[in-house]
Amino acid sequence: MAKPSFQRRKEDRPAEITDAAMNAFAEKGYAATKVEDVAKRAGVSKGLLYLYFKTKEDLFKAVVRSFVSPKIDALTKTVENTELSAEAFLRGPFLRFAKSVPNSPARILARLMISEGPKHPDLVAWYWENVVSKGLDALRSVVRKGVDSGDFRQSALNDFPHILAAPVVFSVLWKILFDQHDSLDTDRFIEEHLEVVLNSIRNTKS
Amino acid sequence: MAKPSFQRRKEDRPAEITDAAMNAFAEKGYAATKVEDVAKRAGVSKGLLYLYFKTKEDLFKAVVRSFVSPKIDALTKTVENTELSAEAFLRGPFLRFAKSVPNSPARILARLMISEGPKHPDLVAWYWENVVSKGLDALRSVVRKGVDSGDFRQSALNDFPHILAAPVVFSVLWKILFDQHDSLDTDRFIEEHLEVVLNSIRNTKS
DNA sequence: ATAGTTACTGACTCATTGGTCAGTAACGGC
DNA sequence: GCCGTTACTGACCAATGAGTCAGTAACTAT
Repeated sequence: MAKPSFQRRKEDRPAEITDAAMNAFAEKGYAATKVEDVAKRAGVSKGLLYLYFKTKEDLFKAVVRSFVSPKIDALTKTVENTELSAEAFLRGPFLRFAKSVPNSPARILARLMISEGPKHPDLVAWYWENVVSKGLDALRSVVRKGVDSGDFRQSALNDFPHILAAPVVFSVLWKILFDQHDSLDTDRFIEEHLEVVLNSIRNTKS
Repeated sequence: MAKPSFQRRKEDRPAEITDAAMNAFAEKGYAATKVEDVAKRAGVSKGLLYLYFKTKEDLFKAVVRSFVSPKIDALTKTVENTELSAEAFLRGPFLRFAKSVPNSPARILARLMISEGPKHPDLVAWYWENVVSKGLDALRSVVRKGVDSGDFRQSALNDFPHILAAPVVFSVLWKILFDQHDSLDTDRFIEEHLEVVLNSIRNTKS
């Protein structure tokens, strides 16, 4: 008669737990977060958590993967299917995405990767393969498209598409550390940086 | 007759300990570093360490301050005393400094600040006041000088001198996380980025 | 020498927390 | 309803590591 004190929900647990962990890590960082806190947030006992994740480290990796995976597909699809010119693509979808990063939970992830990454080389390797190198390839192909069409001239962007990502990374770090001291308008910052870059590589002849 | 098993060296201890701590933190990060390890590296007992630093957190703050403080003076002096034009300054002293950061222990410091910063607001505040805001001011004044002399046109750099720092920050993070997967020529990267920026803001008229 | 001062030691305490496991109760099938 | 299965609980264990302190030995002054 008494209402059940818990339900069995095998399917949903992992996601609930990784969500809870994401929030906990966001507030305290990895090391300072207690597994029991994560369990409490997820409305679950510590024991159950350990049924789904072998160790705390395992949980950490699951958090990163579960958060990032969905984004990857979306990203790569947009790049492949676009009909836009290189410049239009950079000003449109790319810029939108870039501006969203510093205000999204992605910045928590960045902090986690930086602080914990060096301790988990396999996680970094996975992240590299599935996120960073793909993103870089996408940027590279956009730049090449611009060059091929004659809109862009040959430039440093060919070797260093990273340049386009630099202000995003910078914004993320700024938000993490210095935002309360000197709030940076990251949207404008990223826009202006793109403007500077385009201004520099745009082909002026013909 | 037996040689002393230790010497009393009140003066040198703090520096020896912060140095040892810097190395230890570099290898393992803050949380994973044991105070006893730091003591061992410094050739000192744990007890002595606690005579000089009240807590582990205290030690951490001392490490950051002792490392950063010397650099600040050097930096600000160079900016104030320079006779160079804005562009020459950026291509010379600034570029040299920017390129040195990703390969220096400063990148360890960056990692520490990012992972531990949010837990130590007073340290971040100090860092902001003594390092970041000063550096930013310096950049701003260089840009203004260029505009005043007619070399640069009015541009985003006026509002966002941060743009000049973005590739440095990016390089530091890259070195920390992805260098083994895809080594980035940070020297060239930072150079090319500066080139792009200059190319975009240089005044072409007259 | 010797006594006094204090820089220094390292064994100890104790709070914290990752991980375990014996037991409990929700659910499905009959 | 009852029984078997298994998702789930939470008290417990063991390790770890920050911080303490009573004692020791290096230096100093006389």
